[in-house]
Amino acid sequence: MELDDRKRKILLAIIQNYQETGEPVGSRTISKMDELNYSPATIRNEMADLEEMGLIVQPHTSAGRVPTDKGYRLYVDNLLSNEETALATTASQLPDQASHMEQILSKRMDRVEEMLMRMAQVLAANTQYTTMVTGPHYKKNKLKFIQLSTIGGGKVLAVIVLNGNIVKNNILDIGFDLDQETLVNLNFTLNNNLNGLSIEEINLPLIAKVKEEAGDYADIAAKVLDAVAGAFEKEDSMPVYTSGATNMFKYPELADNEKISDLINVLEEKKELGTALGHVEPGESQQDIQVFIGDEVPVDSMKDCSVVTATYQMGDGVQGKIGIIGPKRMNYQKVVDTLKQTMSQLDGIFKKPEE
Amino acid sequence: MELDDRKRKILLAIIQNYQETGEPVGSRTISKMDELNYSPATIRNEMADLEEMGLIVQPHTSAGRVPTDKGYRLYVDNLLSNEETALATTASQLPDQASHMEQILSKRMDRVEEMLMRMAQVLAANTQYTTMVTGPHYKKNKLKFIQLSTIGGGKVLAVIVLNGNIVKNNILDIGFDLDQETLVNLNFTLNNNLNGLSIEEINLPLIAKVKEEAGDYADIAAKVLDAVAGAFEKEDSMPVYTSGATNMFKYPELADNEKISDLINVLEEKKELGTALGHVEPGESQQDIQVFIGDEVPVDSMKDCSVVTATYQMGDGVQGKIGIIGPKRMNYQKVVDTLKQTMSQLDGIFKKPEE
DNA sequence: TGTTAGCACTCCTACATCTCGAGTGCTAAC
DNA sequence: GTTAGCACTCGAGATGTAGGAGTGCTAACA
Repeated sequence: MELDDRKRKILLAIIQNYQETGEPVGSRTISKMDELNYSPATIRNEMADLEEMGLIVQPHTSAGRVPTDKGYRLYVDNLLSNEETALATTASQLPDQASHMEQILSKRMDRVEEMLMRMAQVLAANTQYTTMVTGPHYKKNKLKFIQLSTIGGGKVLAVIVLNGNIVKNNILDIGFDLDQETLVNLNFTLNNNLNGLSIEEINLPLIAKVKEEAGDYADIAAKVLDAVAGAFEKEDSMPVYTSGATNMFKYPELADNEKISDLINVLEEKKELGTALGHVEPGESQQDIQVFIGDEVPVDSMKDCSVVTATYQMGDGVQGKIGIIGPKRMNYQKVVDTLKQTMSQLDGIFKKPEE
Repeated sequence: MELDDRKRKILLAIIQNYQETGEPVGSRTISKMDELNYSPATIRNEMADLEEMGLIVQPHTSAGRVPTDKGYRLYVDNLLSNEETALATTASQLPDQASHMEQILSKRMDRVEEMLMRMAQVLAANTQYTTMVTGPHYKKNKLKFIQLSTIGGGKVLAVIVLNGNIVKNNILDIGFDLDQETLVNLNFTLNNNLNGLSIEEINLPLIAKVKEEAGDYADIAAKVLDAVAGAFEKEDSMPVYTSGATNMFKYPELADNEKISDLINVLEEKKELGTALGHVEPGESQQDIQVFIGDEVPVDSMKDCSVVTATYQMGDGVQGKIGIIGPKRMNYQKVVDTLKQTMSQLDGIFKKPEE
């Protein structure tokens, strides 16, 4: 069977109406719309066809119709393919939100984490869905710089800076206070040997060499190297920020106690979220927006949800993901537009002053 | 009316039974217990008295009895006053949990935050309630040490260390790369003037002096001072870690959609939690355990809950709070014991190697 | 005087029954 | 191809009923 123009319009009408009400939509409702001025009977015939095609279903006999995953997929694919319309609506529909986001982002807080957290919050407030933002994540990061300082009490502060100006602190307990000269020497030795290297390049021979050069302070060098390894490792396990978890409660189809408990659990754990949704595909570029509908979502407890993700980039190859999690009947149009807008704003901010 | 021994026993029995079942407990249930081998009628008489005293209520006629806030308060006060019994039961009741916590804590992770997060998780898992841990918090903290390093790209890394080895990083964009000598001079000037001072002590005359000594680099010094102010401020707004939010769903009296949504919202926001529960009273010492029951909880959405908090101390006056949030019928005995245990373990860990 | 058995009473819960309305599919007419 | 009409289905909500748990009260008992 072919999906002619009228059927497509009816499908769209069903999707939009269901989006707003959350109730199955019947033939009468559609027949009352201006663009589809046919009798309910006619609509019913078309709806029977759409059901046969697997695009809509009725939850039970004598109920209205609800879009299936397949129906949403068709709608979303269509949505993503003609961008012009999308962007046109954006400008007129979301001006206040846009400016609000602009404000948040333009502050350019020194701490990226904080900015991402705020971004998650603003997105959640704007869309009324749940949001997830993974921290910036380096593929094959390199050591930029090490700085040791003594801070008294037999302790040394090791500041480790990775490319992209990711800074990690470590306090090492060495049992005695180093004098300035030794400190300078150690700093030199470490930086001279290690700067610019990735974790794989710091191998056993190199470690031996560093230790040898450190002389009496070989064990301190060893501790620093441990800290370096820890810094890389920590950077590998990217943080995940979430916001708007309670927005889930707004959608009755998700607000079932057991379901929502599982959902919030996943949000709280964050790990699974990060690995399942935060993974950036090799070929993926910015502005690439991915939509997962229902069963397509790679997280078990979200099989009743849809997730829209976008990849952001911060120059230097640092990148992360933003995800918006909502009911399957989410406003894909708005979510996609909002994400696109956010991406381009982020882009503007990161690109300009960063390089 | 006087609360004689038998009445006290009956109240205790009601509290314990209600704790386990969550259902109002009737006279027959109590009469079947070994220690209270009276007929249901007798128990009923006593229960009527207890109700008159405001210690228990029946949700509706012909229902069993449920403890009131006042009843719990009596029980809890009694619980906290005779500690010996409490500690005796601890040892026998919670051996596995104790050792698990011991493991977590004894690892002594370098990053305190991470340890606190883990602690929240373990406590939530052990108690089956929701937990909240505020990050360590300084009253009147002092600047210990500043370290500037150039990291290329016209940027400077300013590492600011506060007492208690709290480390804050700031990347300052100064537009050009400093040479080593200037860097050393700047570091000297800053540390020489500022170390050991609290935020209030860094006043305008001092700032002027620092800027003057910095000479051509006065604006860099100004940026560093801003960063220092930021570090103190950030330290003032303590972080809050939560865990086990979904444990709430286990208790039907809380699992109502609207209530639980509000609850989770507060947990997500964290700010209110921190200010309301995380505030440490001046005279408060470690091992001080506070119990808030129902309306006593200073957070609106938790009026159906009870919260037990404990203050931990990390030497040097750094301190924070641990809170356990559960239904009013929570197992106070277990929660208080677990907290006491955790406190003393934390104590052992922080005290020994820290000073 | 304290304890207990007995009994009438209350009220919640669960279950079955019923009605109503929304929506359908089908058929026949336009 | 479209529409009106009609019988049918099903869920949601209202109503009614039975059962059970628990109570308070009274009177009898030790």
